[in-house]
Amino acid sequence: MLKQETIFPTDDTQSSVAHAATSPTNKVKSLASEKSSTTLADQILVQIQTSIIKGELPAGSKINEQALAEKYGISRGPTREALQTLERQRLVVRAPHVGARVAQLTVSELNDLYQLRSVLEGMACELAASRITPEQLAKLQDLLAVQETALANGDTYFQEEGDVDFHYQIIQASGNKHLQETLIGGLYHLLRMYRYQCTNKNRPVKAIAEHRRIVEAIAQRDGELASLLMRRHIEQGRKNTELRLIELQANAAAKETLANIS
Amino acid sequence: MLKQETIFPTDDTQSSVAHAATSPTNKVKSLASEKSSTTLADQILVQIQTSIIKGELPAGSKINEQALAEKYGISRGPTREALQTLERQRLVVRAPHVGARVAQLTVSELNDLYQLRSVLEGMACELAASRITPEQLAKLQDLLAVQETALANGDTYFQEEGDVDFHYQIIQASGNKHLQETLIGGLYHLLRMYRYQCTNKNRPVKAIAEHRRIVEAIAQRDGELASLLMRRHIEQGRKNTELRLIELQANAAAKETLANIS
DNA sequence: CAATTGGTAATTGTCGACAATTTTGGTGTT
DNA sequence: AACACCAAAATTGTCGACAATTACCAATTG
Repeated sequence: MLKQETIFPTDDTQSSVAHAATSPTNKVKSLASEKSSTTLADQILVQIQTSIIKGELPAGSKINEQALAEKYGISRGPTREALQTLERQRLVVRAPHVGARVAQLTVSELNDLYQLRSVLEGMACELAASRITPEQLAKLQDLLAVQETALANGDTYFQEEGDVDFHYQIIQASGNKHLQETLIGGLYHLLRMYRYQCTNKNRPVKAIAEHRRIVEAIAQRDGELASLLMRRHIEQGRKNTELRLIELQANAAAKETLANIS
Repeated sequence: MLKQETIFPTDDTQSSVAHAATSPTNKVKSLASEKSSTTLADQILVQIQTSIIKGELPAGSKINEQALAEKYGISRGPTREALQTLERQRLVVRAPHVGARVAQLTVSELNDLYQLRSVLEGMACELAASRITPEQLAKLQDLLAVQETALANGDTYFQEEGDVDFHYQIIQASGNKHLQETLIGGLYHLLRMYRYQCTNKNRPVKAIAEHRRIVEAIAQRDGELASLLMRRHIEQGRKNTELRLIELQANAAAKETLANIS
């Protein structure tokens, strides 16, 4: 049976990411938009997404259409469509007559991805600094405040989603539709996958301080500074993720050779 | 000058220079594979692509799945998949339970698109300047030479495809997989649509001179300069296309009101 | 023993039919 | 004439079955 399991309590990002922005103006979507039954493909898309991001479907593993369809109690049609959407989101790689695999996490791809992201979010900051509306800015500052108090209380639960939201809102504030689509529809899911599986728990402390400086720069309409700070911020994240990924893969390799010996 | 022998495909770094002779059906291929399309969806994808780019399917018009399927003598399954791929390429916009429309060309979207493209291709230039291989550089210079002689002979026929190839090769030389996928798999088709329908015939003369300077900068490993020149080059193209688009839409609006009167 | 070959099983691609939803067109009311 | 409402038609979403292609594995051969 198909159940609507909400992993995160208030997940605006998930739903808004799934079908991008039909809103005429670039206004951030309100929470709790319960357009529950749109299409089967969209529904299971979100579930497969989280399965991949969390590693329940391991990176590099093969995906069987029939098995997936049966798991969610639907037919292969919607499943195939979801897989194609996942391909657009870089979470899945498909080959004709061969099938789909979960994207493989490699160091070189990680660097490519972050390099691209850095440039794009730098651009987003520059645009946001000149175009952000008072409402958007207020919302951004609100989010920052919430995160800071949460951090002060030692509550790290919302950190991951919170960070996504932060970047998400700035991207929205950029007002460039194609930039938004490229980042949110294309790159962001893979990014979340890397970060989920290579997360570093004590990074948020510094990250939020960096967030604050970025917001301040945007509030002062200093796009150049905001862009610089953002690129630096992302570079920090890259380094962090890269280290964790390397050690992750070292572990996997060790386990591999161990298995070969026995 | 370093001359390179063959224009024909020797490795998988694309090669659609020479055979753009007669009005071709398959032009831009998917990124990594160059083998014949083994799936129906892939085959009609290319055909629908060119139909859209050429305006045979008018911008903004509704697309009927059944009609499309019948037109190509296949069923709706592969048709739907092709449409989804076209959505990824920004040539089509789909809404659940409503259907697909050909992307609408608007001035603001054009500017968004070119702004994004400018940043991305600037990045490609910077990377290419430091990573391009001697073979790739030779190939690029060859292409430039071919275009220059063609231009000298007053042969403007290859210009459009030639320009695409030029940018394509630089993007390839960047070596960043995600950048390549974003530009070629995501943005470039829509770009071609704009340019096809808003083309300006005497632009190529200057464009090729700009190409030359960009190649020289890359050859000298001056990424910063190459990036600057590329961004300027693209800005020129944007202005040009914007003007043509505005006048195109003015015509359309005039025709509209005329129809309303009668 | 490695590599190849052949056949079989598993998986993906395609189709036609049916169900769910939206769009259309007409009817009546204000 | 404008608006709301309802039934019919058209269109999209979903399903199960079949065809085409690839993956697997055993037997064979050098």
